[in-house]
Amino acid sequence: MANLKELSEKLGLSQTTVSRALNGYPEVSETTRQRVIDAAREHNYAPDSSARRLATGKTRTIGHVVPISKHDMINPHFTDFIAGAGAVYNRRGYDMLISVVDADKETETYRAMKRNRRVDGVIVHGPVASDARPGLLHSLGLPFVVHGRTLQDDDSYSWVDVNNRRAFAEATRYLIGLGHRRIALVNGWEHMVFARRRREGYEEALREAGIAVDPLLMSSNEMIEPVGHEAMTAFLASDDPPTAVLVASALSALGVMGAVREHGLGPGTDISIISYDDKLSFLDIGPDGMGLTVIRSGIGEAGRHCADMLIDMIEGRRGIVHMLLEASLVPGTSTGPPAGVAVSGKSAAGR
Amino acid sequence: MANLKELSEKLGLSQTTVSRALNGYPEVSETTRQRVIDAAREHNYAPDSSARRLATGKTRTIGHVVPISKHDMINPHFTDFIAGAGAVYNRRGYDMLISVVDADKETETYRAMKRNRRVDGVIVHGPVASDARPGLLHSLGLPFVVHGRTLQDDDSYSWVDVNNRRAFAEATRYLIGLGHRRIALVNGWEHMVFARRRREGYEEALREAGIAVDPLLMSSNEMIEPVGHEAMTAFLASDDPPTAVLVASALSALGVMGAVREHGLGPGTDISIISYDDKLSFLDIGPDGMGLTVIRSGIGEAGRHCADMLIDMIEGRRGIVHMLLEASLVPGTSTGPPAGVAVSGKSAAGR
DNA sequence: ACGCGCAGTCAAAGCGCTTTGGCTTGCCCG
DNA sequence: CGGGCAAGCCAAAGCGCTTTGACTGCGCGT
Repeated sequence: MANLKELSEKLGLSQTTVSRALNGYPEVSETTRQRVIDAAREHNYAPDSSARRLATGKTRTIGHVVPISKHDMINPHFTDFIAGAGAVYNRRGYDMLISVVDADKETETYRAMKRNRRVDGVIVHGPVASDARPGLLHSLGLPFVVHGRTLQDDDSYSWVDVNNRRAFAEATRYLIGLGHRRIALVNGWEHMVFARRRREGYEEALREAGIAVDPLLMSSNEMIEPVGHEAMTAFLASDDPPTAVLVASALSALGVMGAVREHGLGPGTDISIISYDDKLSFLDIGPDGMGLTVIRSGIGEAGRHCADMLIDMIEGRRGIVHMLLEASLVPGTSTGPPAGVAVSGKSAAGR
Repeated sequence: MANLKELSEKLGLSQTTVSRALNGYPEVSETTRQRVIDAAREHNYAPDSSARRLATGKTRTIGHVVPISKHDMINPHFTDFIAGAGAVYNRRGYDMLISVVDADKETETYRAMKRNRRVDGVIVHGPVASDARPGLLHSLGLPFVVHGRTLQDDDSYSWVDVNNRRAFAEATRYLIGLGHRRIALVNGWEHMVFARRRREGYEEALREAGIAVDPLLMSSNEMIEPVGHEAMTAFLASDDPPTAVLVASALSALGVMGAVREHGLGPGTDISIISYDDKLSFLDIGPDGMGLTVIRSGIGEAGRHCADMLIDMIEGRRGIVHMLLEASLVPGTSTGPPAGVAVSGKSAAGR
């Protein structure tokens, strides 16, 4: 609980030497270094972070700007991401600064972070179709990594993303392989890039199979439970209801399941459901949980990659990097051939 | 994008005067102040946060230590809390530092935060029965506010808590008033203080009504979906199954609902369900959602109070304060008289 | 006319660290 | 024996801010 000066006086050394000893510089003899380290521990000394920052110009802090939507809501995937990124920050000696702001104050927040020199870099969450943030951050000279991608210019910055297009194409093919032709999509907001790519994948697979894309079988909305419920209820009430549905999030899937059950239908028998599942740690839908067939991708893993990439970039070890994670289809009991279709030996798609 | 020195030279003033003008000190004439403020804006000047911290000794940063459980999970209530607290930090000019650590490294993290002088104070989450953190923080001299309470000595520090005991007592009384006598409890882990208090409230109400507390009707576990499902399945399989169940979290309630439906039972008719609902913003169970009868309390609100109290404390405007929030019972369609009981005009409890 | 107080300003001393540029040793080798 | 060199250490100069203590005028009361 002292400062460098006192510690160095106590040791009969200069501040220079003590500082160097503690920071692992080679100009100090190993005997001295050990003596210093011991003394530091004994006196419970640790450098004042502000002083160190001022002297080095590095904050060793990563900023996360979290926009808050209407209803004070933060995207629940965020916790998982944070858990992953946080672990990396810890390991590599960085701090995590989180700024919760109204969506319209986001750019001003980045500007302020730069002006006050509060962070060494930032992680950008939830890119939208034409996102101004990469441009802004570039012009500010603030290193950043995007979780997800924008639609254009995604090679001008580093990102970590899931191959949403392929994931949804494969899920759709899987359903088609089971014999489904009326396949609905309960998507997230399509100004979010990932949602748009998911729809593209879905449509791609339909077209391949020569199935017309029916706008009446697609909904795009917030990915929360009540919204999933509402969308599915509407689909089921239509003239020509779907026999299968692809859902963009575990939360929406809860609502969808509810609606299906309320209609007296059985998931996997009367109607097939596949949900994208960001592996929300607290829900744990999946083989062990509600038996849903899911497309999985670890969001905590994405957080870890983002954090590592950003730090590497800040420390000058790495330039622009792209990382495309593949999601995997995990069959559960919520999928099967459409009702009324005989299960011939060879009709079902690969397990 | 300059520093104080350059700005003051450009203005033909001393650094002292410029600094004072910007920080609202009265020793500067209003004309000068305005001139300084304009120039600062024009040159996009803002003080370097590290330098300011070093000079003042205040970090204007609040720390949150978030323990990560097995399976890398962060309690999902945390997002809502953060949203509330974050709004306050913003408004009052504070930063939020989040440290995600293994549960067993928590105390070391607090020590480090103090040693490095990284934060002005911390928020303590999820107190357990005999929690070492208040004592530790006191001895470190680090201001803090606890979200929740420990069992003893809860008057030696500031806290914000929900009256869990009363909330569960009232919910239990409500069910008893409807005619139920076999009431189960799907609780959280009872080393968490709030869970313990909930059970106390539940037992209290049962005793009042002369109903024996049956250990077979109580489960204590993690508050996640699959666990709720499991607990409820077990209850329903027992010899003398409950006619009503009290659930400690919205997430568990999802699992409970699932189990109930799988048994072909109807919530509100065959079995009554009341869930504690921390108003998880992304689930929105409740009158508009799944129709559950819930006990509600805003967790974002608790976050706001914690943040305000802690900052007041740091700035020396306030000492130890306790705040007990009351939860409210919001009737939905998941509760009703037990099956087989005639609904006489006057039997049901207050709406 | 004199001194006093006050408004307004400034120079300089920190805050606690890192880092540059020397300054001693002691040792090796021709 | 002496020059060269590396190893080991140090003094001092920042980093960009806040804050103390002192210094000017100037108006005012007596």
